[in-house]
Amino acid sequence: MTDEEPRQEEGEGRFLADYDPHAFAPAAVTVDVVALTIRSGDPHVLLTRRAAHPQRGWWALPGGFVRAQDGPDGPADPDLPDAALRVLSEKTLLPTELHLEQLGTYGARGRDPRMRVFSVAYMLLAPGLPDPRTGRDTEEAAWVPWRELGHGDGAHASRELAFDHGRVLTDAVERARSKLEYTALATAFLPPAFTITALREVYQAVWGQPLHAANFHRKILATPGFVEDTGELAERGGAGGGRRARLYRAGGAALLHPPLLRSTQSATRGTPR
Amino acid sequence: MTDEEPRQEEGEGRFLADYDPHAFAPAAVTVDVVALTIRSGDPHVLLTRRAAHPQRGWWALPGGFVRAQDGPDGPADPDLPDAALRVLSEKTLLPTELHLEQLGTYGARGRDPRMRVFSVAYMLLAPGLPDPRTGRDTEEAAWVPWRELGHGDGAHASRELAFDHGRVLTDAVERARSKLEYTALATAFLPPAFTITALREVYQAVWGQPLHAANFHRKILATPGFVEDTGELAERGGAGGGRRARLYRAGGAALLHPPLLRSTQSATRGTPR
DNA sequence: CCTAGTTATTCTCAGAATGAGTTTCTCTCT
DNA sequence: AGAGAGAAACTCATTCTGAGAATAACTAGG
Repeated sequence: MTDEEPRQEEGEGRFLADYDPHAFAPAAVTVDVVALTIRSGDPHVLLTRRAAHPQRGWWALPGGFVRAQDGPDGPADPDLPDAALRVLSEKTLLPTELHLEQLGTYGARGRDPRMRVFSVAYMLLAPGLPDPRTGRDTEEAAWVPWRELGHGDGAHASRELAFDHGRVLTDAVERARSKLEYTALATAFLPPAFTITALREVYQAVWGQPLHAANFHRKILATPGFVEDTGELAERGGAGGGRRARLYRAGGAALLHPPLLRSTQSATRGTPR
Repeated sequence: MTDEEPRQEEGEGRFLADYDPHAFAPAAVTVDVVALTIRSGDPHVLLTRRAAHPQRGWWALPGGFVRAQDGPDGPADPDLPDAALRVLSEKTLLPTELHLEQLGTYGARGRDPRMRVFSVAYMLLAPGLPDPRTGRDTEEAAWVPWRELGHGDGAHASRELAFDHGRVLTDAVERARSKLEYTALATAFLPPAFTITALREVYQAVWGQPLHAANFHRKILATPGFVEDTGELAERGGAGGGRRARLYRAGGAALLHPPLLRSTQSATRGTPR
């Protein structure tokens, strides 16, 4: 139920005047954000240690209550993405370029002992985010590599998350992996200008598998709208020399046709490595 | 914020006892369902005419408030999918086989004039659903073909929906179209046993474009885990005779490797026919 | 029974895309 | 200048596609 273009109809005005919102049973809406970035070749996720009850002391995704109305804590969040960014901005500096996408909403009864809570999960991708603001409200925050959370390839999490955040993270990882195949999402992990090699490293980091450099290069350039040549060259050709790479920017296409599939091997993915 | 396995920690018990859920500003959570089925070769969506304010008299997606707690209206919905099915079961008979999937949550301020409303949208796919229960509470309900709502191919909606339901429907259609490429979702529109031709007709109906029958056949059988041969044959070969088609059932695979892409034409989709 | 019409399934074949290597270009460093 | 490194281009056998033709299995009507 929504209202993009409120229309008055006879009777609707009086109906609204009589309406008591408090007649409803209390329910709260929260946002939780899976913020992903790639640091030195490995995907990392932002986690915070909970300072408040419940589940105090546990590591969790950054999150918080959506401000439904203006109140003592501050003005209402105009929309859900605003709430996600607000919550996240308390933990880390937000970049100018970012990709924010809704993952899903979780609302099983009993998820939170206080009251019925509906939690909207978001995934944020951004290039090279800095270290989190820590120490604030004694809440610790840190970038944690996927592999430490059981998303490297093996399936064992060495660190358990609070609430059902482990599940949310798993969904986010799978979403990111599969969206890399069919969309130009990978560029969200990179600065405005990047090399094909940098783009390949994003794919390798997220998919956790090596890619054939030459074929990747060919495929990227053959996919219309994925990248555009800037005409510039990268500053240096790496540590030990080497040809300077051409710089590209993200093309207009959001969807890749044809897609960039993970090797057919991964379909038969039983024991990778 | 969620709680899959509630853990008591010192201090947490007293904290919960002191907690007043009503201290929060009121917000409501609703579910809206995009129920899709294919009737005589065309995709249809279930719509209802709103009997209550706001937007009384407009056509809208079936939806309603999630029951957060047990109350006079009935017991609480254990989870969001339960709420979606409950809301839908008031409009139509639910089949035993169905696919229910969350689309997303919409929560912009001002969507509903009564209060802050967060609406979780679901998409339901099912084979040959019957005519809706109509007349109940004077609420009208009907299966409406996509094309009448501007999703045939042209971009003009001949019927405007209430709230932002037009947007939700657009998202659902796009989701269904693209999931047909990468997943075995198409079988959700079909009964347990079906022919390759029936499967192709689902693709054609949803994508709105004809497919080469022979190549489709080859591709389906070459995609591991998509369909399994039942060994049976279809009853009759159609009206004017013809070879009896082999019957298949859905295979175990959820994801298709390799995917079944819409023709490369559709990438350059400017004026499809 | 025989034949035309219909639908399902299989074949053929040329063009495009893919996986694995190899080669050529440009840099840096010594 | 020469070696080493990294980017980009080229080669080639294999596989995948799009289009169309051929074959199989039925129905309905003489």
